[in-house]
Amino acid sequence: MNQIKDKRTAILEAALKLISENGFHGTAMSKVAKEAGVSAGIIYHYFDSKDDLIDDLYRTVKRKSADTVLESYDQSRPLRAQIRQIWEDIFKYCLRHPQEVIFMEQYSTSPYYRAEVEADVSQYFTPIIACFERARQEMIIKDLPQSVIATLTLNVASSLAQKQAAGLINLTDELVERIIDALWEAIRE
Amino acid sequence: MNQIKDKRTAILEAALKLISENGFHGTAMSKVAKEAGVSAGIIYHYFDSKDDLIDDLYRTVKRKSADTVLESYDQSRPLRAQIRQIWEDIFKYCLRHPQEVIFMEQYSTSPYYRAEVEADVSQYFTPIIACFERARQEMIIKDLPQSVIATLTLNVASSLAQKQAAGLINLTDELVERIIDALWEAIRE
Amino acid sequence: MNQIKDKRTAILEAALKLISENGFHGTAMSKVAKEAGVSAGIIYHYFDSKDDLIDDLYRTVKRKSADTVLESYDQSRPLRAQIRQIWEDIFKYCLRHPQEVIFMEQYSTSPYYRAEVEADVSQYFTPIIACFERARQEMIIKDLPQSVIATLTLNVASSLAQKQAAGLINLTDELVERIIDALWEAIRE
Amino acid sequence: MNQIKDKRTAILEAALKLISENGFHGTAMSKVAKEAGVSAGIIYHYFDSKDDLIDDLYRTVKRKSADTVLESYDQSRPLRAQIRQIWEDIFKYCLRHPQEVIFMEQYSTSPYYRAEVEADVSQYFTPIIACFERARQEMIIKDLPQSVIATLTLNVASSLAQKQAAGLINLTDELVERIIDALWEAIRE
DNA sequence: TATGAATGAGAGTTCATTCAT
DNA sequence: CATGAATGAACTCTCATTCAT
Repeated sequence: MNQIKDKRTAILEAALKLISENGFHGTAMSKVAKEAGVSAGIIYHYFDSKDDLIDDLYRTVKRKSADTVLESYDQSRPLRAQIRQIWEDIFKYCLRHPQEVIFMEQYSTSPYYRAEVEADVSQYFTPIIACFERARQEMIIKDLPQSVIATLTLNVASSLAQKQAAGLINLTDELVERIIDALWEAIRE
Repeated sequence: MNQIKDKRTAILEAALKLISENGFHGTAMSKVAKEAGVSAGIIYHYFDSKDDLIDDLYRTVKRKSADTVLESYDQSRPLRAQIRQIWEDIFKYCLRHPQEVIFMEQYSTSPYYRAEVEADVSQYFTPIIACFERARQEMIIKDLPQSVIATLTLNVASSLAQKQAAGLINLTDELVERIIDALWEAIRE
Repeated sequence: MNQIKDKRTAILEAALKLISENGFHGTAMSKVAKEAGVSAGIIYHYFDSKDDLIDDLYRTVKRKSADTVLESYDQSRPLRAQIRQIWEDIFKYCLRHPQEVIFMEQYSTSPYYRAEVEADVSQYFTPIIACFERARQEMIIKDLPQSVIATLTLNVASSLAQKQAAGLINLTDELVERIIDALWEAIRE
Repeated sequence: MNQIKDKRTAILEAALKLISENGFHGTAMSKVAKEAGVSAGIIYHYFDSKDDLIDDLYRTVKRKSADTVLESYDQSRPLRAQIRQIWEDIFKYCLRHPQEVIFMEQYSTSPYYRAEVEADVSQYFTPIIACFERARQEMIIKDLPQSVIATLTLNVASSLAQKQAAGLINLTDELVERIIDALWEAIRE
């Protein structure tokens, strides 16, 4: 039972590594199998197709990223502190998981990305969305659509993390703090 | 001579349309040829390879987007007005050119994207970069790296335009103004 | 012991059903296992290979069909009556066992079919062959090779049963009688 | 233009040869290509898929067989002579084209065979069907369904030709004549 | 006996690219 | 310049068969 999970996980991890390096097209199933140390055929025991594997990987990565970010989420603190904490954790996650960031960006700008998948995945982030929603209702932050807030949160962080991975920027802790300050100014009422 | 340009342009336009709809992998050269109304072979008269075509398309789209944005750029106005104008024009361009936005996002998150290409392409945006640089020096805006400014400018606009294209948000002129206000609060000193 | 026979039989029955519906190529061993309610591996305990299973199925079906036809065979009746009886029973069998007919037709027109198999299988029909042989010697029927008689007997019946299964003809008892009359006219001296 | 036809024809002929020898499953597209002296990919320029190739081959073989049989068909002769002539030509065709016979038998007992295909193909034999129909109306032959007549005509001939190809019988001209005599006795009024 | 995860060879098919015309 | 038939390597996926449990 544990071994099953391990093999499935090994396949997902191999796919993540190779896709983040070589893209969807550049990642042949046979290479995923080789990287995962399994036979080519067994992948189809766990996944229906390459597309299914990629969709599953996206959901898995998204869930794990949400779990990681939410780990230190403390609803008892003041809202502003909550928001800062979320941002810090998102930045931390993105900077520590460049492969995941690259993969998620590739996925969400590709034809794989569909409303159906997004609907499922956004549920993982419900507490975060709720936090910003409360802040909006309490008029701590501006009355902007969730999508805008999300863009200023996830997209900005992952875009910057991507640039960091590409060596175009050096995101020190201090710089991240200043970026978070700037984002706060953007959304504060 | 004009016909040459036309045929070359037709190929690029066909590639843009198909890639924005079906991705790189889902866009076969034969389909590009068919969409462009030319033979499959002739593409290789104008481009060395599929990769070369895609690289060329990226540079072309980037240049045209820069040209469009810079069209109404007026260096004689106050810096803050210049920045607002740039943002408005970028949003306008992104919202009016969803295919281009989708393609650029796909490209810049794919293995096609290389530092070398980015270096070339960033030159098209020299006046914009210079504008923000002046604002920084005059301490009108915060002392943040260009990459951060660029993220809050191009990435935010194209991410939002993508969401608009996907029907996830309705970016009215008024909302765009409020987003620009927020962005200004983010970077102002 | 009984269970063994049951499992082996279940496999053969599953194979018969699936092959008659989907052909040899369309019938994966894993599907046979599923249909039979056994594991994929156990099939190889009873049969050496897929080919061996199919060969065995052919022999089994052939033997059972011969047994069924010969059940009511009465050597004490006049030869002409014996022949009519045989034909009636063959038609009856074919019309009642469309899966078997379809499978046998597929098998005997495929590369599986070899002289070696046919030699074994034809033994099941020895009494029938002997009956026609006696009729030939007694000059009740024409002096035609056994193969021709067999064609006018088995092939005609199974071809017509196949057409019945495909809905191309409606073989009522009365029509079968008239066909048997016609066949009798064909071979009578 | 001629070359196109030649290459397409070469593929069909290679498929016919290999399928008649090794069956559908035993005939890989790559082997068809090799046998035809073309590349593997070009087959898909002429045919949508392996199934499409096989369907096309069936229709082609059926049409050519009908054309060959109908070549010497003379509607001005007496009906009985017409029928004998048809039978003789069918036997002649089957005995001279064992590959075609084996292929057609395989096809018509396989899941490839569908009512839709049969409907198309039966049109090639319209004159023959009409001939038997006239004979039936003029009460020269028994009042049996077309399917029965067809079975006694095509199926008997191809079954016997298959046995000849397998070396199970030696169909001399004289024997064929006697079989035709027998068939005539079967259907004559 | 029995399971079913695992293997890996090989299938059908696609498509970037070439080249005779 | 232009065509599109042709190539063949590489891909995704299947499945007969094996074997640790």
